[in-house]
Amino acid sequence: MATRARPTGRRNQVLSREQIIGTAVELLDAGGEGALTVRALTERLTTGAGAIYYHVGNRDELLDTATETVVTAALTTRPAQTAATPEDEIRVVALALFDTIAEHPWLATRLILQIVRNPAGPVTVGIFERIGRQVSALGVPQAHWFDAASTLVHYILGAVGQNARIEGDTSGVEPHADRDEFLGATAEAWQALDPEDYPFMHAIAGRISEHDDREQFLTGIAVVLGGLARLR
Amino acid sequence: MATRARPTGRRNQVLSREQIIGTAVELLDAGGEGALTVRALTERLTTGAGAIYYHVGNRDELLDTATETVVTAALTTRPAQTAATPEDEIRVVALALFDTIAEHPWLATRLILQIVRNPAGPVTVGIFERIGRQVSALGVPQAHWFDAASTLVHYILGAVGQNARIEGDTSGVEPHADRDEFLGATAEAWQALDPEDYPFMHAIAGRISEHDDREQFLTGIAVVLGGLARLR
DNA sequence: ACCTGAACACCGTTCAAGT
DNA sequence: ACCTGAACACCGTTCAAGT
Repeated sequence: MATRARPTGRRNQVLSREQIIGTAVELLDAGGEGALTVRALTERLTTGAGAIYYHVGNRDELLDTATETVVTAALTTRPAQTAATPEDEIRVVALALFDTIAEHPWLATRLILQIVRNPAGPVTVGIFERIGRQVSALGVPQAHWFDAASTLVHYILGAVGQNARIEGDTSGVEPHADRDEFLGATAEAWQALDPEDYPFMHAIAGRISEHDDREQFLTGIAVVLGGLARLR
Repeated sequence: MATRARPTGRRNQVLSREQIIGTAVELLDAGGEGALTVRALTERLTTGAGAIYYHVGNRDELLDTATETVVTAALTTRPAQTAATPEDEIRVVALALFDTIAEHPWLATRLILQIVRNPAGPVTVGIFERIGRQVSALGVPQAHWFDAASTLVHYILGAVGQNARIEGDTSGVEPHADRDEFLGATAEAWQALDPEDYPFMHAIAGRISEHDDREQFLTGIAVVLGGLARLR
C-alpha cells in the first residue's frame, strides 16, 4: 500500500568508517597525534572534509575510535592460548598492552583519557574484565575484587605509558640507536646530579643503561601480584 | 679601556617569565589544556604574542614549565612533616601527587609526558628521589632499588591519572554532584552489561558508587608496598 | 633588552550545493 | 544517502619595527 523507505537505501558509498579509522591509525603510527589532521585524511583518502565528518563526528571521536579498535584487537587476539595460571594470564594481558603501546606510542596518552572519561566504554570494560576474572581466580575475596583489579590496572597503565616512545619523531629512523643514546644521556644526567642532594638517583644511575623495560615491567607485575596476598 | 656590555642591561622589563607561567596555570586550571592559548595569555597579560615568545620559547615548553612549577611546589611543601616510617613517607608523597592532580586535572596527561620525554628533568628526578630514598630505607637491597622505585612510581602515576576530572568542563560548577552522577551512570552501564560475557564487571558494578578514590589509592599503595617484600 | 602587532601557514568544523 | 569543497573562526609562531 504505502511507500516504505528502502531499508538499505544506500546509493554509492565509496568511503567507509572502517577505512577512515584504518588510515587514521596509519597516520598516528607514522607521526603521532599531531599527524592526524582532517586534511591529511582527505588527501590520503582523496575526499573532502565533509565526507570525513559524515562518517565520524569529529576528530576527538575518531581518536577514541582508533584507540578502541587497536586496543580491542590486541585484547581479543589469543596469543599463546596456554595460560596455565591466573598469574600467567595476567602477564599475557599486561604484555599484550605493553607491546601494543610500543607499536602505537600515541596510545599511551589516549588509553588513559579513554579510561578516565569513558569507564563504561569497551576499552575500560575489556581490560577490567580480562584482569578481573583472574583476580577472582587468584582467590581474592569478592569484597576486594574492585580494589585488586584497580591496583593491577593502574600499575599496568602507569608502567605501559612509560614505554611509549617520544612523540613527533619522524617515523622509525633507527629507533634502537636513538633509544640507546637516549638512555645513555639519561644515565649521564643522573650521574651528574649532586650526590648530596640526590643520593638515590646517583646510586641507580648505573642501572638504567643495563635495564630492560619489559623485564622491569614483569618484575613490577610480580610485585603487585605478591602484594595481592594482603587482600586474601 | 674598552666598552663593556652592561652585566644587567635591562631597561624596562614589565613582563616576567614567572608571570606568564602563573597565568598559564590559571588558564589551565580554569579550562584544561585547550584553554591555554597564546591569545588568551596576551589578553590576560595585555601584551602581544611576541612578548610571550620572548620569554618562553613556545607553547609546549610553557606547558612543561607549568607542570614543573606545580609539581615541584607540591613535592617541596612539607605537609605534616611527621612521617614516622618509610611507608608513611611514601604515602605522604603519593597523596601529595594525588591531591595536586585533583586540583590541576590537566597535570595527569602532562605528568606522564614529562616523565617519558624528560627523565632527567626536575619532575622525574624529584619524584624518583623522594620515593627511592624510602625504598632503600625499607630494606630493599640495592640491586632492586631501581625496580622497586619504578614499580611504586608507575603505580602512583597510573592511579593518579585516573583521578583526573573530565577535561573541558566549564570550571567548577557543582563538581561533586557531577561526580556522583558520573559514577552512578558508570555503575548503571556496568550493571547493564551481559552477565554471561562480563561476569566480573557485573559483580563489581555495585562497588563503584560506594568506593572512595583516595582510599582505593591507599589500598593500592599498601598492596605494592606489601609486594616489595618479594624483593628483599 | 624588551615589547608590539600585523602577517603567515595551518588547524577543525560547517554547510550550501551537488549527485 | 553520500559526498564536494569553499568558507569561517581560531590556532601557534615569526618578524620587522619600535622604544
